[in-house]
Amino acid sequence: MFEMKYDFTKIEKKWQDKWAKEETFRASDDTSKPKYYALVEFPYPSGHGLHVGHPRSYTALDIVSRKRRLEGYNVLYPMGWDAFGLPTENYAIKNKIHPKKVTAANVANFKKQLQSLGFSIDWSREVNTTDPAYYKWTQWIFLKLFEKGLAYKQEMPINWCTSCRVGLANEEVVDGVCERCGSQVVQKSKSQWMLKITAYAQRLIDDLDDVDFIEKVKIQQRNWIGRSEGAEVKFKVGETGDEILVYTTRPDTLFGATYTVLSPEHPLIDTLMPLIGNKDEVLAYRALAAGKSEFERSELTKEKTGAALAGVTALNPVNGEKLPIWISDYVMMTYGTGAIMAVPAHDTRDWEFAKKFGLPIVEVVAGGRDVQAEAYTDVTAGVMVNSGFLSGLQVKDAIRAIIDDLEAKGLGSRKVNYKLRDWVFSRQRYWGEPIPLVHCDRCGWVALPESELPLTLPEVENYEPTDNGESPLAKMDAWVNTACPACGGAAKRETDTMPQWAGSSWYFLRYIDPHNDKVLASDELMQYWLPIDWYNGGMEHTTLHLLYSRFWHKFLYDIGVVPTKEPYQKRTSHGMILGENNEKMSKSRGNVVNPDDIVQQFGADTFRTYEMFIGAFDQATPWSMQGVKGCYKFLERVWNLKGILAAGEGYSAEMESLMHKAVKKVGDDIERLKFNTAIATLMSLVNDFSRLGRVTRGEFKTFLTLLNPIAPHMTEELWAVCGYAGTIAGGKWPVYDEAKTVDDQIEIVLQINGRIRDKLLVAAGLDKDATQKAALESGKIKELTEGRQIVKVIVVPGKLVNVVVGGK
RNA sequence: GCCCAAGUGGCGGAAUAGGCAGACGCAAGGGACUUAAAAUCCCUCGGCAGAAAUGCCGUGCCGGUUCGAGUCCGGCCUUGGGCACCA
Repeated sequence: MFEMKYDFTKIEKKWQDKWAKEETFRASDDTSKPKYYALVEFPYPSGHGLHVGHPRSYTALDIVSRKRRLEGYNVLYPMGWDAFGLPTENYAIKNKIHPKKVTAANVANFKKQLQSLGFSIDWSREVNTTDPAYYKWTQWIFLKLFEKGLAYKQEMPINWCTSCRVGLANEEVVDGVCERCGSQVVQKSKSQWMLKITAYAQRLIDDLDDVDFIEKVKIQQRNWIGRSEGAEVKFKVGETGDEILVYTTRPDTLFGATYTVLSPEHPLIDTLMPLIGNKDEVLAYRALAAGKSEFERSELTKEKTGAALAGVTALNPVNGEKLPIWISDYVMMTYGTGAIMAVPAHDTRDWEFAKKFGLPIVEVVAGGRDVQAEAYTDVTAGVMVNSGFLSGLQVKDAIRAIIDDLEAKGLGSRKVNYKLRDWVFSRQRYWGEPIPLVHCDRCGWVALPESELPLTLPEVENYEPTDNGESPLAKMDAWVNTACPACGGAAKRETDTMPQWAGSSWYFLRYIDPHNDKVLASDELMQYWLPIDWYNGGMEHTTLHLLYSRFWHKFLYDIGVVPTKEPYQKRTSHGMILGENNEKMSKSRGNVVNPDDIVQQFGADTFRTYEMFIGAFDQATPWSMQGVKGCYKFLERVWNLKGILAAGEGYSAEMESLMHKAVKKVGDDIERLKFNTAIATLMSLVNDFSRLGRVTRGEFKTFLTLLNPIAPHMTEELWAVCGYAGTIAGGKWPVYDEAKTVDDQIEIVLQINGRIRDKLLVAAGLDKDATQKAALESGKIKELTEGRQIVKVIVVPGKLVNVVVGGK
C-alpha cells in the first residue's frame, strides 16, 4: 500500500499559514461566552534568540489553551516583548546602533522562532514595552502612584554597579556582585525614586489566601515580605534623657538585655557626640562601616566589630539598670528602628558580640544549658527566670504581660515589621521609560499633565551613562530644560528612567485591550477577562516580578482602574531544562540547544512533544537528543496508523474501555501539568492499535483530538487526510463515560503476612465478605495457610486480601 | 545558619487517598527481514541464587508506626533553589 511520508516541514508550514491567514486563534471580545485567560511570562528579546527553556512554559499553556478552546471557551493566549533593558543598551553602546533598532531585530527573530513552533497565540494583541503607545500607560500608572504619595524621592545608599554604572535594586545584587554583569557592587548615595511597596506588605501576604498559587511560591513570597511581630521599646539615655527606640520580637527577654547597639548610621550618635569620650574611635568605626558594601558587611560574619560609646549609658525601662551603648554594623539602619537591645544569652549574634567585648550574659529563659558557653536560642517556649515580675511565666504569657506593662507605662508598644523594603525605581540609563516628572525650583517635583504622555525618549548620540552616574539623558540640555507645568517657570526634567520591572508589572492588562488610546484597557473588557485564569512562569520571578505586579495591580484596584484585587488566579512554575551534561545551559559550557535546529531536523511537533515528555514539568531535567528521537519515532508511528485505519465510527470491543480511560487520563493529566504521563498514555494507545493491527475511524478521531494540543500540525493533517469533517481546532474535546473506565474483572493481590503470594481475578464491585471468601478458597492460599492459625484477614475490595497467619 | 524541593534500574522518569515498585520512553543485548547497512518488526532487560518453577533482596542512610511504607513519623547524609547579622 502506498504510504505518504511524514513530511513535517511541509505540513507545519501549511497549517501555520492557514492559522495565520484565518486568524484561527484570535480571542473574541464577545463577552457572552465563557472566557479563559492563559498567560506566560513574555520574553526579553535578547540577541541570543529563543532558548529551549522558553518553550517549556509556552507549550504547556498552549496545550491548556487549545484544550480550553475545544471545551468551548473563548481563550486569550497572548504574547509580547519585555524589551527595555540593559543587554540591549550595552549591545547598542558597543556596536553604535540605536537600541530601538537592536530591539526591532531581536523581536523579529524571536517572533519568527515562536511562530515556527505553532503556538496558538493571538498575535493581533502583541505588545512591546518599548512602544511609546505602550509606555504611555506605564508612565500614566507611575503618575498615579506619584499622585497618591506612593512614589517619593529619597537620598539613600544604593547598590552601585561599578561596571554598568547603574543603581541596582537589592534583588539585582547576587552575592555582592551585579546580577547582570558580575562586577563588584559598592554603596553609593544617590537621590532615588522609590515606590512604597511596603505600604502593601500586609495585603500582599493576606491575599495569598484567596489565590491558587503553588505552595512554594506562596511560601517564598511570605518569607520575602518577612513579617515579624514584636514590640518597640523605649530606652532612655541616662545622661541626656534622649530616647533609644529598639525593636525586638522578644520583649519577654528584656531582663536579659545587657547592652544596646545602634547601627553606625543611627542619627542619635550625632546627638550624643558632645558627650562621647572616644569620639575618634567612634568616628573611625563609622567611616569603616560606611566604606563597606552591603555584601562586605554581611560577609564578615566571622568576627563581630564595634565601638562602645564612652560616657553615655542606656537605662533598661523595666529595672532602670544602666546598660552600655555600642555601635556595630551587625545592626542595620534599614530594618526596624536601627537599634537593638542585646540579649546575649538567647541570641547568637548578641552572644558572639558579648563574648568578643566581654559583656555580661544573663539567662532569662530556663533551658538547663550553660549560656556562658553557648547561646541558648531554642526559646519559643520555656519558663522565664531572672526576670522580675515575669519570672516563672511561660514565654508566651511573658510576652503578653511585658507588652501590656510597657504600653500601660508608655514605655513601648506592639509593633509589626517587614523585611520587605521599598522598591528603588530609578535607573541612570537610557533604554527605559522616562520618568514623566519635572523639577521646578519653586514648585518642587511636578507631574506632567496626562495630555503630554507619552514622554518619549529623545534621540541621543551616545547612550553611555555619565561618569558621575547620571543618565545619558542628563546631557541633553534641550530635552532636560523645560517649562514647569504648574507655574510655567524654568524647570528640568527627571533624567532617570524606570527599571525593567516597570513594563512587566502590568502588561497582562494591555493584552486585554492592546489598541485602546483612551485608557490602558476598557472597564468592560477588564471586567470580562480578569483575573488571569492561569499564569505560568519561572520560580526566579517569584520575589520580583510577581510581587511587583501584584503590588501595582492592588494599587490600580484601589484607584478603581481594575476590577480584581489580584491579577492572577492561578500560578504554576516550570523547572529548568539543563544541558545534556546535566549542567545549566550556557554558551560558556557549550551545551546550549537551539530550538531552530530541532525544528529543522525533526519538526515543531516533535520538539513540542519532547519538551513535554522530557520529565516532570516542575522539575529541572537534562536535555537528551536520544529522547528527541524517541518522540519523533512516536509521531512517525502515529502518522503510519492511517495505514491500518478500519471502518467504524465507534470504538471496537477490545479498545472501548482503553479509549474511555485514555480520554479521562489525558484530560486530567493536562490539568495537573503531568504532560509526560499524558503522552505516555497516548504512546500506550499507539502500542495497542499496532498490536491489534487496526484502528477504527472513531478511535483514531478521538486519538487525534487528544494528541492535537501537543502536536497540532500533524494531527490536523491526519484529520484532513483521513477525511474527517472540518478541523480539530474547530471541533470538540472528547468526553468519556465513567462507567466504561471501570473494568468488569479486577485482578486483586493475595498476600500472606504482607507478601504477595498469588493473584486472583474477581468481579468488579465484589464486596468484602465475598472477596475474603474467594481469597481463602484460592488454591495457593489454602496450601500456604495449611495448618497455620489465621490471625487476621485484611480485605481491601478491588485491591487486595492480606492473610495474617501465626507460625505452624 | 534558616526556609523550600529532590534523591527510585545503565539513563529520563511512572506509581493521583498507605495496597502488585519500575508505566511510558531512551540506551543495551538477542532475533526476523535484507546481498549488506539503515529503517522497521519481535523478544529480553533492577540485583542475587536457580535449568526452570520459584525464592530472597531492593526506592539515599538509621530507626519507628502499620497486616502492609517509594508514599506517614523521628533523626541523619547528599544535591539543587531561595534567604541570610532582619533583632
